[in-house]
Amino acid sequence: MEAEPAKHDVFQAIADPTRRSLLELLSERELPVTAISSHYPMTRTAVSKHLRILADAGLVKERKVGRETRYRLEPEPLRELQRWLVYYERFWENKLAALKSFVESEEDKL
Amino acid sequence: MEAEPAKHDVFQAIADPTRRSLLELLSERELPVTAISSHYPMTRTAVSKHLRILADAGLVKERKVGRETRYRLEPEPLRELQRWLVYYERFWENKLAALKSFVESEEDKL
DNA sequence: TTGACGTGCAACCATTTGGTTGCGTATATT
DNA sequence: AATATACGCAACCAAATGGTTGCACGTCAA
Repeated sequence: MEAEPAKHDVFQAIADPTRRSLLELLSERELPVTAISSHYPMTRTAVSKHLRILADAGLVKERKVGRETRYRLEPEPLRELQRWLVYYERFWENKLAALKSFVESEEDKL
Repeated sequence: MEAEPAKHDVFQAIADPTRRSLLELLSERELPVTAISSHYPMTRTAVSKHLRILADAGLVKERKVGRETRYRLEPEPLRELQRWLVYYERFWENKLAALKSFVESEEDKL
């Protein structure tokens, strides 16, 4: 139960360059919407929509503090992307890549 | 010189579930368009368009054989995705992840 | 050489996407 | 209490996306 609706998936969320940039920005520090949008050549509303899409995909979390809404990175869903990629690593495989796959399978056990 | 136009980037190319499925299918064997499209509930033309987008992103290569056009996976551009992901691995970092990053940096030297 | 097969292309269509403006409302500040 | 700040929401818009049908054209088979 408690299944995430996940209206937007990770693949679609990171397809847009602005949203990838937002993830990078928010990985450094938690920020409120206006501060975030000051970095972009578009309106606050547009940035806010991108943030909502990222939130739908679980890639950012919002927190209300007084009149501001602060966003921070939530990297966990990117693991799905990583798992997806592992399948294709075999196609440029070599000994180091094999070690990497081993590391990943070990990570899953933690 | 000879810079790839790259009208579609990898992030956008893999955003669509049908295209991710196509990559998986073509990773097993090279296939002509009609054979490919028989796996999908859409027209050959629609599949063909998806293949073109994948080709623009460099993720598949086409080869004309008689009257058919055969497609095969070209995994190399996925490395860009992998490099992008490495940055975020620090956020679920542990010793094994650190080893993995090391492995990746060694891979780049090959 | 006649026809069937495999494909690409152009035209078209509905929906989604990425953006805008304007307004309402809750929270701070003076 | 009045004003300024931070934000969300609804309405709207142009362009991109994902799909369709119909047709033209090169290639293979009878």
